[in-house]
Amino acid sequence: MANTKTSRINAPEFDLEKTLNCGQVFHWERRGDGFVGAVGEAPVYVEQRGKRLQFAGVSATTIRRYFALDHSLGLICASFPDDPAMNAAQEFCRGLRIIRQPKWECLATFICSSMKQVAHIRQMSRALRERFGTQRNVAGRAVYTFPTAERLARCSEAELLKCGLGYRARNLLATAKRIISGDAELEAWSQLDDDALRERLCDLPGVGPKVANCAMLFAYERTRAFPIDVWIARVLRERYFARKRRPNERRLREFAAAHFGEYGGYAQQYLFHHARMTQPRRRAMLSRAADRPAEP
DNA sequence: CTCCAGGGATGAT
DNA sequence: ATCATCCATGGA
Repeated sequence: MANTKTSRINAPEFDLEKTLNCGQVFHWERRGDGFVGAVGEAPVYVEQRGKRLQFAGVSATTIRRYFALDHSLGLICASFPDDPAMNAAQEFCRGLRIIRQPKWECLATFICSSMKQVAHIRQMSRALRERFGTQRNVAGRAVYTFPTAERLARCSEAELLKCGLGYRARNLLATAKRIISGDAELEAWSQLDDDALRERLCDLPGVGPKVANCAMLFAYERTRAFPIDVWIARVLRERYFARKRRPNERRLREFAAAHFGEYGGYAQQYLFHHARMTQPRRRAMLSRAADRPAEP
């Protein structure tokens, strides 16, 4: 009967549901009033009760670290630019924290994220965990850890394809092999500065600027890292550029770095989550294609 | 059915 | 250097 002991800690300025469902981590699942998932190798049940967190499976220290309860959201939000889009997102995302994820599982998950909706990334993550991870139990529920690079490197591409990875299977496998060869030392790279770290990450198969920035933000505590996906690109173009400007990718990157600053990663995640959660429905948006210039 | 998704690698301008 | 195309899969 391991992992049944329940503990409680204070967690002010924290929103567990937004933190777990904002698209930074993909494996936590609702169980009753809380969520079950894994923090590294440990199975965890966690539930928010007002300003307190009730949990089982790991120590309070681990919970505080994983959920970044030491981050000062007051300081972070005070650093945001004062503009309508940012203010709305900040209000909507109150209590959302950028968590500290294990490096390999974060990088591997975002290698799988390319051209995939959040719902499907969750599905791929679950498939990889259930097939190749280790089953553990907490609060009467089975939880699967994310498979190590060693384990995935032993998989065939066909096995990964069965997890629904598509063309991402080859990249994930190749990166896993780079890691077990000792050629890519994810932990040691913590010592590098932002630019050097990004360069190393982008050298891995299936990792470009966007995925590298996600790993940097969600696993390396690089709060300046500003991942630009289709949602954020849309928000930036619609809310920060004049209609006809059509900034290219480089222009967007430069603007984001200059405008959002030290905690740009937090700003980005707030803008991302707010945009996704307030998007009316798919139909309303598609009609926007009507304002395309008319053919002669 | 069609459209698109937390992009990246590759080859053509 | 920038731009276009293809990649595999499934949710909406």
